[in-house]
Amino acid sequence: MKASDKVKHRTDMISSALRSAILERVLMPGMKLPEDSLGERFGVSRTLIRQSLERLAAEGLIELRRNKGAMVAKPSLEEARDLFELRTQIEDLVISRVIKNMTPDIIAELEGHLAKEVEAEHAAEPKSIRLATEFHILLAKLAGSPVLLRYVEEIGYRCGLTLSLYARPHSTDCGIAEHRQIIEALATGDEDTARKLMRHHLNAVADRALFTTDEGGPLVYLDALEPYAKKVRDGGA
Amino acid sequence: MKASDKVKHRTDMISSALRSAILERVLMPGMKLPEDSLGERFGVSRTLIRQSLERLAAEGLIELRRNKGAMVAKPSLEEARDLFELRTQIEDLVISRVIKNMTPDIIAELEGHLAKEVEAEHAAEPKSIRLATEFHILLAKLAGSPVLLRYVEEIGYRCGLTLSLYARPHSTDCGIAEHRQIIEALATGDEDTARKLMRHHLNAVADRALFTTDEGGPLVYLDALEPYAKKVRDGGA
DNA sequence: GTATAGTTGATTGCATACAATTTAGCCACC
DNA sequence: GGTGGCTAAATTGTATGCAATCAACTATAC
Repeated sequence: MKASDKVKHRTDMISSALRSAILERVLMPGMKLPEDSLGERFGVSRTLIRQSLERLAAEGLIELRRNKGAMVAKPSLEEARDLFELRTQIEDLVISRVIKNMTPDIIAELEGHLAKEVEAEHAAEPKSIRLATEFHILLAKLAGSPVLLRYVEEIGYRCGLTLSLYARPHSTDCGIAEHRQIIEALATGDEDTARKLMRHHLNAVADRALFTTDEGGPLVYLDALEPYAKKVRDGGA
Repeated sequence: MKASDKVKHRTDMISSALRSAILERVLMPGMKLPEDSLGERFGVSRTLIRQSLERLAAEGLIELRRNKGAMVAKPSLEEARDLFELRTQIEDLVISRVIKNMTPDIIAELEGHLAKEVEAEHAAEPKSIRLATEFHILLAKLAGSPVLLRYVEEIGYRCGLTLSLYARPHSTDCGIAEHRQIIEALATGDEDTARKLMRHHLNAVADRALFTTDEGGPLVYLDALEPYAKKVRDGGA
């Protein structure tokens, strides 16, 4: 059967768990990620941990230094700016394509997501951050290009990481209104406005961030990983 | 010392060798890549081959099917179009940034590369293909953003792969004139023209391709890899 | 003659063992 | 007191071995 091709490997699960932990600020930039400890924590051998780390390194979420192990990436301010600039350029294309594919279902789906964002507006921070990122990923999905989705996801995650480095807490809330505006422009088929709004939104997100750098030490504190590891050990996604 | 961080692993060398082989059409789309044979050929164990294959899979140059091994990716026509569309969008940003950084040295470097392209115009095909791709990569380097470079490289390579699937031989030559025009526009600082030319150039490349699909069988013929493997075994880059 | 089940061979998935390298602690020496 | 090397512990780099899975083939039944 062909569905078996879609069975997730344990490596996928571990990568996802680590990625989530990074994006939800459980693993902060600079933290060391020793293969042994992670393997123990996830209940697998170093082989699979290594694969996961290499994958995340390819995505730019962690840094891999020869013979010195992995740590959560600490992108520079300049890199952060470059990421947002590139993201803006790419999401421009997302907007164009979503407008081309437009159907009522698409607006419904976007509004459904927005509702979730509103609901979580005053909830725990990690959740609202995740939802805000997922709005952009949903848009990319609706653009109907797997290639585009792949890069929007990756760059979106990297931007999320930079925010955990440079943004101060609670700088994400105001994004919801901007998301709503974008949906409205898309609904009326006004491509030009939608693009301008998206550019403005991304610039605003970047501007709200990019302040002080905390310079937290590179300590290893993997205990917070436990809930993520448990899911993998139990075979969940 | 810090330079030791830049020492290339054997995995890097193997990945590069395989990547070159794919881009130079030595490994054609659909070819199977068994870990054992590759390991033997490169003189390393399956461990390193596996790492390399996973890396190339992350770059979209090969496909990895669960329990069924790796094969050189065979992107669909639609995926090919999406790749070129995305590439066009991203290289737009490259042009902007190169113009912002403009110095006489930059023009000189570009013209130096163009000279190489002219020289190789009637040389063996793999070389001219490689040089054409490297022109875009050089531009991305001159844009001064490592992030941008990383994605231009990756997507450029993927586009190169699609060309080996869909383009007929000798469809690359005419690109040199277009490269020259782009350089001229950059030299005069005319951003708008440069962008238009780049868009036109990429569309032309995509259009020249995207014809018949040969449907070559998924045979394994790794003998052609020998020259690439030798370099790795001898420790070269 | 076709179809299904069983079996064998090849290939990948994962863990473990060992080698190479880095890091940290310690003592000698300036 | 601080600096330089030396040894030991920790950590990564790589190879190998075994288990699991898949593909091809044969044999047997209908």
